[in-house]
Amino acid sequence: MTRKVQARTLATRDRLLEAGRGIVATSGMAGLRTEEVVLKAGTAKGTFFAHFADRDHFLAALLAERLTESLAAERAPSDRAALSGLLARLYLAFATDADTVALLARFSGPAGAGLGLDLLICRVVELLAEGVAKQQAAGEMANAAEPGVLAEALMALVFHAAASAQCPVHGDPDIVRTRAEKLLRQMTAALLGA
Amino acid sequence: MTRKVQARTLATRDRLLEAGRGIVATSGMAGLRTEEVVLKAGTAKGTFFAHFADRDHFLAALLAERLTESLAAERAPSDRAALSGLLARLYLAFATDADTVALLARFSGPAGAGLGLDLLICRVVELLAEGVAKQQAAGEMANAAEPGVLAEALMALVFHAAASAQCPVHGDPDIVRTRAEKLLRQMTAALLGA
DNA sequence: GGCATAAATTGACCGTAGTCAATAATATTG
DNA sequence: CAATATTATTGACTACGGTCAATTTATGCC
Repeated sequence: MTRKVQARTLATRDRLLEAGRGIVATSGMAGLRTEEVVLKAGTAKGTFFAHFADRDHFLAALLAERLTESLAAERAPSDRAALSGLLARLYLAFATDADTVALLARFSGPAGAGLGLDLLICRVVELLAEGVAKQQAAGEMANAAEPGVLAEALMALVFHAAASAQCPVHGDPDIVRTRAEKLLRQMTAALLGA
Repeated sequence: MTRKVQARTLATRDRLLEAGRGIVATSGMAGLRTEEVVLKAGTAKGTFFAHFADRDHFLAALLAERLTESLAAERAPSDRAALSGLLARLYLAFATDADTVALLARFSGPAGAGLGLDLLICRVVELLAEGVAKQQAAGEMANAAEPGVLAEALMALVFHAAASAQCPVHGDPDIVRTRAEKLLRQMTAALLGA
């Protein structure tokens, strides 16, 4: 017999996430300790792992919250400029740091089911596909491929650009970023036609 | 004063890598314990971390060895079929498991300097660029973008396909793989022209 | 309400990655 | 060949993620 989810369960989960939010805000994702989370949330360590498979799943859930909120206002782009703008904002949201990139790489697909990242990425790909379809219909973009395929390819290029902007050691980070952004623009132009 | 590298240093490093190779062969990357590595190599734990920043850097070095060997025979593809073949082989090499994908995501860029993965990827991108340039010159491919940009975009699509083939939990893995391969073919076709 | 069952929570405990002050081995210099 | 400076190695130690049998709390049913 499966029973209904207890209200206390959701409350506990929320307390954990709330504690996590605060810690990430001050110490960053890398600085988050599960001990600190459960201390702040007022639960035992075991409770944490009863709610989240491991530390990374917890971080992924937090990241999903943040990204979902920051991209909530996005709509399907109806012209080329809007599409470029959306891609640029996605890149900025994904390239915040190496942890974000790693979590996206691991949990943005089916592996992240139940954490929210997968749903977010699905939604974004749909937006992109819708935008591409509109512009193909208006004759403003080549019909070389199906909108869904182009959208997924665009997503892949954004991921790649975000990943290649993470250079933890050497050199001026601004230069690395600028290169990654330029690369993204050129790659998407190659994919969508000049 | 920087002195020359001691022969003993290289020997120790080799012993560690050799031990790692054996362990990965039997237990896989996820099953590798640093304790076991240093036991097999006959060194202390501290030595391991004097040679490799952390466990993941060590695994990345091992992966770089494997991939470099398995892709050593690749040459710049001179026609479309050869290019498709190369992409398919890259996909197969990268999509072996989730650990491989994660390591590539993290260390294939500048972050992996000194481990070999970055050099490998550079070489592969150069091969792709060379192939694209040849075919553009022969009029067999659109001149929409520079070869280097197209090559990097192809690399990104291969990474994405490899990542999306990693579905650790649900469903028939063959179906997931087949979808990823189909996606890769469609995306590259969209990028390079039908 | 009272009993049985399922779900949530607890916290002592464990395994392993990673640290570091001390020591040994090698290189350089005069 | 000392004497000295660098680099490599050591292994006991720490920090932290993750486990699990025991316990508490809620739910469903009569």
